[in-house]
Amino acid sequence: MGISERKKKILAAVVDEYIRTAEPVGSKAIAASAGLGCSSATIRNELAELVSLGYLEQPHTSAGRVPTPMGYRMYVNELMQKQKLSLEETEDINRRMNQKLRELDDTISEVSRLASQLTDYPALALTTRTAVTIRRFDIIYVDANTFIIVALLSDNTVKNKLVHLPVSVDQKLVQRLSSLFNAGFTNITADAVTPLLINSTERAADDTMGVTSVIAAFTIEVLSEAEAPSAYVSGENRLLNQPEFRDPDKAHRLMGYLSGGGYVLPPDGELDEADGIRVLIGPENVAEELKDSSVVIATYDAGDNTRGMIGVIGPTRMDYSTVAAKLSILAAGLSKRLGGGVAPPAGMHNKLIIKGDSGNE
Amino acid sequence: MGISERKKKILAAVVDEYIRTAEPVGSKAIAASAGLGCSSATIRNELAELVSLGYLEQPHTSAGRVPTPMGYRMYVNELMQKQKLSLEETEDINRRMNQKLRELDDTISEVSRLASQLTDYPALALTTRTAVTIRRFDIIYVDANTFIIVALLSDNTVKNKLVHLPVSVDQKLVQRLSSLFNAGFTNITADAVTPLLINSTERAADDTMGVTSVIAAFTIEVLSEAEAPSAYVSGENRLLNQPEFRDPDKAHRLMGYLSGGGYVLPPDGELDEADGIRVLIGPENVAEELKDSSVVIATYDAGDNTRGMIGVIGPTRMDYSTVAAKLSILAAGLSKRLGGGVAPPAGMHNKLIIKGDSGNE
DNA sequence: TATTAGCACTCGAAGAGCGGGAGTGCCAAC
DNA sequence: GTTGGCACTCCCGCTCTTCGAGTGCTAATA
Repeated sequence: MGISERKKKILAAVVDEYIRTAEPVGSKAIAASAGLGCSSATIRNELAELVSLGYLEQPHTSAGRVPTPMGYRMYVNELMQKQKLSLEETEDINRRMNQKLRELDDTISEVSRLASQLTDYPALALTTRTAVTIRRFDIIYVDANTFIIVALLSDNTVKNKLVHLPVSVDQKLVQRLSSLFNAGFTNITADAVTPLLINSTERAADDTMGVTSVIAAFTIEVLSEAEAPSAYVSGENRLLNQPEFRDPDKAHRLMGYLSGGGYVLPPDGELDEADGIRVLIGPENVAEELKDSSVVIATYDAGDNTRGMIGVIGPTRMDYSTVAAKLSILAAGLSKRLGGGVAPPAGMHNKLIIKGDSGNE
Repeated sequence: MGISERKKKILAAVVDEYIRTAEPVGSKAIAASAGLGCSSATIRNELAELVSLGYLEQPHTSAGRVPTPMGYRMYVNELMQKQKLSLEETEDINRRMNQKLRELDDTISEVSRLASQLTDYPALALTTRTAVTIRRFDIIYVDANTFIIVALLSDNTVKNKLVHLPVSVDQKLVQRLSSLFNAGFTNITADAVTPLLINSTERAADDTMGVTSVIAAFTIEVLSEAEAPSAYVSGENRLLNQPEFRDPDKAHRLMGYLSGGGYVLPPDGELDEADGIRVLIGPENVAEELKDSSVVIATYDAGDNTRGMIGVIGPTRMDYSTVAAKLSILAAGLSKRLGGGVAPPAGMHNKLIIKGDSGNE
């Protein structure tokens, strides 16, 4: 367990240096950099012990040392000095986030893009929502063949659909259906929309042209879509910045995995840090494709059954502290914006003004 | 101009072979493959002439020949045998496209993804819309602090926005505003929404709480967003499949360009083919980053001021005929679905049922 | 005159061989 | 426990060589 203070310092120095240079680090380099007053020979002894303890490894005899996943783990858990971003940096991130959020409606995908830009690694963002329901239906009669369905969901997103029918529809029918749907289809989840319910509604509305089923289909679509987790990946190409991905095959495999979608998420275990950051190092990842990469994940709370993650993927030799610090700010920003009471949705297609939201707290 | 029939055959054989293998092709290989009954020596003579004519080049003395951009151009214009996809393939593409379009609302980005899947090259899709207007406003009063704006645009997309105010709003005011906006803000473009217009509307509605400006802001946002061209890139990582992008730097540069967005579009010149396919070979591209890649573009017509492109990017040695054939089907499918009268939008967030649309013509 | 076979030549790719040097492990001295 | 010293190891990068595919040319052939 307890390894000597000096070993820790040396380990930290190795990891820091390796993160910086991506090359095995030798005893002399450490003697020079870390401020512990001892000579390379001493450090060599310590390094040898760190190797036998499993924190470091040598690519081959007479090369420098490289951290093992266990070494990174130790580094992340205990040694890493928490990066305290400067005020300017923090402000810059917040400003850029605000700007993104103002300009665009697709919050989550934009924030994932921002994360990728800030860290220079590929980033991904996920949301999971549960138990979304429709709070209210409105049906706008446009002309005899056309109407618009508008649904306000429980998470304060609005969905709509323009329906164009080959037959004429009576405005009265539309009104009847509107009432019926507001009575029968609100506050229920997708699986509660049964054929039975649809049929009885159709009869009650005296609908002979199948308008009911169109609206019901929309309802199901909206509900199941809203509950489906959504994922965005951005900046896959930044992978190629990293020397460990100079091998095109390796890069290709990982990029394929990333753009493929089906992420194997880690079990929702305990967090590494109080601030909600998780670090998954190399083999700690569940997905085979990530076994020699690392993932840093920040979770945010978008209120109301919605929880999301925003994460960054890189080589095991990644700059954990900076990345963690930046993600932390992003996640906090998202929580603040999305979690506070009226929650605009992740990846939804509409906007929400919360007047007076700007700035305070 | 006119080069002998045999030269053409040989040139075609070189291009075909090079497309297949990505390696300089030698005289012997051609003698074996192409069915012209002459020996490698003869072919060598012809090859030498093709080189001096500028259709081929040699990476170095005593290597096989590789097509020049001019060679590809000749190939695309005259020699390439139009790939006639089998019925199954065509049906497969159509089926997959239908499936995508049924499942998802974001037509264009999905089709771009599909194009990338089908061709195994990165794909991009763009739309340009002009002169979109709002045809009709509806404002749904939800509660004293909340209402939903719904706008039906001239291209039959529907946009909405949930507005949440810190102050109570009178339902009457909302109704007045609804009428005023329908009278004053429909059928105009973004730049016609002047402060003057907004102010006079505000006065006419007797609005003291700034609701008018919220709706006006939404109007401007919707209109300018609808007119802005949108672009989607998918499958950047497929670039790495191509041997010419085994050099990570090269791959990185192009991928950076692709995910960067700002595409330098080719002048809207004449098309190579009657079926609306354009091929831009290597240096024919305007963008510096594309100078040694090729782009195949199909245009589709989404009716009503909307025109789009769907394209594929690959090495100059790309499989022009297959790609062109596949894009052609996709573009035709898009035109059919989007162009026919009531046009569901590109990249918009709502859906359109056109009953009875299935299949015919 | 066009085609073909033959042959010497060219040039890159792949492999072998060879320092150089960074880094180690160990030992003896402090 | 620390340090300097030193022999040793092994990768990296270099050159050198070989190998072979493919050429260009020439002379013979239809």
